Parts: sequence; C-alpha cells; structure tokens
Amino acid sequence: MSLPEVNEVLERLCNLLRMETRAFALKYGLQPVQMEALTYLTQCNRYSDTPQAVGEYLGLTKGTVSQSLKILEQKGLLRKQTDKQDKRIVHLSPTVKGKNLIKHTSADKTLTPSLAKANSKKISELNSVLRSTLIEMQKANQRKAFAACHTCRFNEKNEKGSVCGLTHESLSVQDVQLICREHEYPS
Amino acid sequence: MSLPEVNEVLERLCNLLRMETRAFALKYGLQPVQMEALTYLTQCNRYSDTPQAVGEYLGLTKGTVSQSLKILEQKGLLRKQTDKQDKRIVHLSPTVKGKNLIKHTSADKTLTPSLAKANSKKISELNSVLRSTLIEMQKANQRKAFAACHTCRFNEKNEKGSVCGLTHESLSVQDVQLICREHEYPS
DNA sequence: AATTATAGTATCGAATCAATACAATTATTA
DNA sequence: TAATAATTGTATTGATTCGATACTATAATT
Repeated sequence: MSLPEVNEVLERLCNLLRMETRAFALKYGLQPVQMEALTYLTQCNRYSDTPQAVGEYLGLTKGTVSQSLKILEQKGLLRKQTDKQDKRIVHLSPTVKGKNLIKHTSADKTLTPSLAKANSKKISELNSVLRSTLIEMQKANQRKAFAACHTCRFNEKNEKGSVCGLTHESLSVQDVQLICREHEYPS
Repeated sequence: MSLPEVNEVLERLCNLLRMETRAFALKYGLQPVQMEALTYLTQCNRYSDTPQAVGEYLGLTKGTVSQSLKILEQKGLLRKQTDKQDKRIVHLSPTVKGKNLIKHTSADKTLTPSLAKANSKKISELNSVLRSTLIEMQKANQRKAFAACHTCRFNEKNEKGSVCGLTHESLSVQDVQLICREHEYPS
C-alpha cells in the first residue's frame, strides 16, 4: 500500500516548495505571506478582493492579514479603496508595480521545469488526482474552495455569456476565470 | 497544456496543507516548525539527529533552529546529548512524551483520507510522478535529498544485511528505513 | 603550536501570527 | 423608529519565527 508514501512525498514536496517560496520572496524584497497575498489579489474577482477574503484564502485571521496588507500598501504594490455601497468594505487592487512584480515571479517558478520532465499524459492524470484531493481536503476541513466562476454551481450561462446566480451580475469571459470566495462546486 | 494547471493545484494543495498543519500544531500546543522538527527527529537516523541536520531539512539557518529546539526541550519533548567522540555535536532524541505526540498527530492527518478516495493504481502513479518531481526539484535547488538509506548509492548489501559505504557501519532492517542527511541517489 | 574549520548558542531587529479590544458601518428586531 | 446585533476592518500586545551577526567550544589542519 503506497498511500502513506504519497502522503510523505507530498508533505516533503510542500516543505521544499515553501523553502523556495521563502527564498524567492526574499529575493524580491517581500515576505512569503506578502507575496502570496499579492499573487492572490492579481487572480481574484471583484467580490473577493477584501482583507477578509485574503485571510480566508491564506488561512489567517483578519488582524494578521491587516498588517501584511499595510506593508504592501506602504511599498506601493497595493491600493485600498472603500466600497461605494458598503463603507465597511475595502477593495484591494495591485498597482502596476505590484502586477509587474507578480508577472516576473510567476515566470521563474522552480516547480514547473521539474514537473515538465514527466510526460504529458501523466501530467494530466496528476492534475485530476491532485485536484480531487484538494477538493476533498477543503471539504473535510470546511475551507472554502476559492476556485474560478466557470466551475461554480451559481454560475449560469446565457446567450450573452455568464451570470452569477448570487449577485445576478453578468460576468465577462475574463471574469469567469477569476478566483471567487463564494465559489461552490456543484453537488 | 495542463502544466501550469498542475503547478497551480499543487501550490494550492501545499497552502492548504500548511494551514492544516498550523491549526493542527496549535491544537497540540506547538508551533508548526516545532512540530515539523519533532516529526523529523522521529524519522531520522543517528547521523542526522543534530541541530545542523534539522536546519538543512527544514531549509532554515542553524541559529533559527536552535531556538525552536530549545523550546521543544523546555517542553520535555526532546532530550539533548553531546556526542561521545566529537564534543561539538549534539544528538537530539524525542522523549517518550514527544514520540507519543507525533504518533497521535500522524494518526489523524487530513491528507490521507482525502487521497484515499482515488483508486490504488492512480495512487501508485501519483507516487512515482511526485517522487521524481521532488528529486528533480531538490537537484535544481541544490537541496539534500534526506531520503532513506535503502535508496542511497552508499548503501551496500551483504549476507548479514546492509552496510553504509560512508561510515562502514552495519545497518539494521530498521536503520535502512530512516532518513539520512548524507543520502545521495545513484546517478 | 598556531591557524582554520565546524557545531552550536546568544542576541538583535523585522516580521508573523493569534488574541483581544476597538471603531465604523450595516442589518435585524423589538 | 430606536435599540441591539452582526460585520468589516484596524490597532495593540506578546510569543514566536527568521536571518544576520557575533561568539564559544571543540576538532582538524598546517
């Protein structure tokens, strides 16, 4: 039975990934958490760009996240904007400088070249197994999925494109590729 | 091409694993790093149970590790013992209390049950792809393998069992299953 | 015997993180 | 409508992480 083995390899791989992320972030003058928060904010949609959402995504309390965001703002990588309707809510948007930084970093990730040595059939199998494991694990630990709208059960397709069943707002082709904090898989 | 997708899923899975590890360690009154160090020390061999090795394994400097070990010792989860031959070296061994804690924790890991939903053929494929990815990545980043003796190029089998080609000491059946900091894969 | 290398510890400062308390705004309900 | 509760975010405190630097003790080399 190789189940415990996979568990072990996966944990080891995660450790390694974390080490490299730390070294990597440091190279760009950021802390790992800051890098992760900024990356998330370049990938999430307009319902999910708040301090609260960042905290849920990273598994941290809002107080903790608040400080990291403050530093990102001070470094000019992030802009804060209070919501027009609900003045409690703050929207976070990466500046051009912030976006460029993330663009650079995702270019030289160390994981991809190592993965690329496997053949493409194995890659796609790996993809499906890992994805279902991720979903199972999120369910088991009552974490939100934080996936893109096009796989969401609230997403409705019509002749013009897509509509979110929660907000009843129409979504563009780009929109449905973004991460949403309200995402739920079809049951 | 699903390569970037796998990359993304794997990163997401690692994030999730880290969240759970944090929550998990906290439940047992430990910090994540402390838990990881203690886990490593229950799995490593007698050449690899030093502060230095723990640092290499976790990708941290020895100064950083020294503090975490100090806390583990204060909590009675760890014992320090200076080497008989080389008095600079300190050997770290988990106490009974420490071993029990790790035994409990590895019992209710959240990853395993989620993985178990995949069929066993996929599991073993997953195992091999992830393992080679791990090895590739360790090579690319010049990290040590930290794997078990039985896959090491220095390990020599004889009629009595195994011998380490570096230390020329004989290794028991249990020994060759333990993690070694000097481990190198055959080329 | 002197120098150099190695293993580990101690200390400092910036940052993480949880916990708590708090302010501002919105939603609920009496 | 007014009082209460819930939600979003910030500020503060204290334990811990982590890298950097300096230091001690021991071993290896020259």
